Amino acid sequence: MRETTLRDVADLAGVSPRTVSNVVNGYARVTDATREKVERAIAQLGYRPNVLARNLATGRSGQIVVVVPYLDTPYFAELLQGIIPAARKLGYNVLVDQTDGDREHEGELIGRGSRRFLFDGMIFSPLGLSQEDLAVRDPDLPLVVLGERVSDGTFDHVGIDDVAASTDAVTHLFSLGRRRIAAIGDQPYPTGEAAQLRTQGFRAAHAAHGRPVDESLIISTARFNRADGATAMAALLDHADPPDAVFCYSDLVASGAIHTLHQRGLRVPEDVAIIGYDDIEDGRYSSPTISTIQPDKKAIAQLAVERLIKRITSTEPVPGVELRAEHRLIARESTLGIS
Amino acid sequence: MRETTLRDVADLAGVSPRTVSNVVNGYARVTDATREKVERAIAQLGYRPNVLARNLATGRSGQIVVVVPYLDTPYFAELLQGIIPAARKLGYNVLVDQTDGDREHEGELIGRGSRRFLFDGMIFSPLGLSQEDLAVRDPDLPLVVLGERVSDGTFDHVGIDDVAASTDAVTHLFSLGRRRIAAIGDQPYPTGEAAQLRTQGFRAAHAAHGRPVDESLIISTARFNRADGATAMAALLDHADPPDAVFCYSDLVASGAIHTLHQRGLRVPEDVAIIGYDDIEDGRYSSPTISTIQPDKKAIAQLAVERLIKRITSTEPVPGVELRAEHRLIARESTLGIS
DNA sequence: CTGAAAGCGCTAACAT
DNA sequence: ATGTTAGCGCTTTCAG
Repeated sequence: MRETTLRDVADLAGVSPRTVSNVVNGYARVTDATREKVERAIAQLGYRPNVLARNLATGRSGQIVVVVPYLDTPYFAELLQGIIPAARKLGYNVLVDQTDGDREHEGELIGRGSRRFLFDGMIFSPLGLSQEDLAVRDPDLPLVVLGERVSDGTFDHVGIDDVAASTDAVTHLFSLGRRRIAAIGDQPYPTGEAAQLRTQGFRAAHAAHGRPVDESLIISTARFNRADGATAMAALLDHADPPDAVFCYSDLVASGAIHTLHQRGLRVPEDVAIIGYDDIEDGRYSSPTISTIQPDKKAIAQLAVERLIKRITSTEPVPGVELRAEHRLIARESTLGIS
Repeated sequence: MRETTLRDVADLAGVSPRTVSNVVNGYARVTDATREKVERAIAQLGYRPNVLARNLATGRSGQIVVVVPYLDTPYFAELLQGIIPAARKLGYNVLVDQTDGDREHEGELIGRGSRRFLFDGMIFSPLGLSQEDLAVRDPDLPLVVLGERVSDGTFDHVGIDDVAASTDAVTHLFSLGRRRIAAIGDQPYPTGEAAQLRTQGFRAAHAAHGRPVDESLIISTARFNRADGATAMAALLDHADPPDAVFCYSDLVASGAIHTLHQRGLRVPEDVAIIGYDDIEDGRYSSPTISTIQPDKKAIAQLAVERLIKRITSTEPVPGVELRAEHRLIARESTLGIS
């Protein structure tokens, strides 16, 4: 049994497809009498428009896609809580796609792929793709990039000032009297730009305090997960001269690091102070609660959505801009102790 | 400047659209010579198929949607880590939609909405929709429901045995010598079926141990979040005769409860033992690590995807089945203490 | 205010 | 193996 189409409705109502379309979309004025006739037919037939056909005809879908490396990273999950309502309010539905940070998959998505037509625009958080890879993107796809890449002028970029934020974090540790500060999360390779900016801030804070950086206290990790933090912390504790504080490049890393410290019977912050990054909910409830850098997620979400939709709706080419959201340091028990 | 179409390619290559389509889709055999000609034309024109047009013509999209109430619930995020690869392996792309547990939004999605055509099928985790509401669903939409609803025979349902799992959790607390056991997370209203099954298990365990249930130790919460757990635990501690153990209906609730206990200077599990539900990663790293019920998420994901795709591809109507994944009790520090 | 008809870009039945 | 062509279901220009 075939789906009922707009034409079926038109036939039953005794009007033309044009009129039915008008009624369905609230276009043009339609006589109340006609409208009612049509609506009755729609109800009777259980008609629903085929959104695919509509999209094909109009060339727009009303959907935007948010592409993230991992959906189980709380930072993204929390960011989406801002993005989704912001987009809905502006009449767009949000769908989410996970890439696993896979370079190829990411490339397909921003490239001139055929899925292009499914979405009016994309908010993209790259992981596997280097800055250069971004260049091969589809120039027709309205795009906003999240994170640490710099716009090439054809898309917008929104993030926070990672270097400054990282400097703040490490400065906080210095101000607490810590002197041997480690860093967990560096990624010294092309796609590790986010991590490298944080390392840069780590160094800047040392410089500002006239302290040399002990390179052996900078631990690289493949990702920013709990497991990475746990492993790296273990390595630091096996160091001949272990740190008295650690700057972790995410709250998940911090959570893993704290886990290892507890396993080894060490206290946080008495033995080792820990500060994270992202301000995920987890850190507000864990024991100890985790000091962190709090990016203004709502602002990031709002900016990203606004820019994207401006890009979608504008007929002129929109120049790409760099948008910077605020951040602040939130000091909690993992550095201050229990008050 | 118009997008280049299949017809443009055909013209340039001097073949018919049919042949280009064949080449693009790897259909029928095409002479190597022709194929090459076509491919050259495609490259030269930068052609990409319009997936919308294709979907409209074929009536399928190759996409399935996973609908969850909240993306920032780790349980769903972790479940998706199983669903996405399973679906990709079978040739389907996965998109995720968040409903905020909103009844209306959920209803639209499973109802005969126009978005129906965007997806070949849906894996749906309802929250705002009651068992009855499910009945108004679009009968043509291949559907697999996750969680605690029971299939009406027109869709599949996959979950674990919540009553048994909850009984196990509470029995574990009894076996540790705890006598005053509380429960956090009941939801005594139509959409709280999941919660009610857990409460049922809570009661069953009491019955099995010949212990009466103290109704004042069953705390209802609106959701299963950390904040809910924290608030409920505070209420329990203000009880004239506080519990010595708590069964929390999610690990997030457990995390919140532990937070409150620590704030009040109480020890877990010495003063109060805590067990959660879901086995999210958080609980494996927190202090103390959280005892929990571990649903076999990989199995749930795999079953859901398999059934859905069977439903999508089958021409005959597929009878709805109830699928049950395994669960097991994982005892960690929050009940056993530090060993 | 409504009708007729030409696409949107692709697939696939039918023909050769 | 490839060409022809009629749709898929909707929107929208152009008439009336």
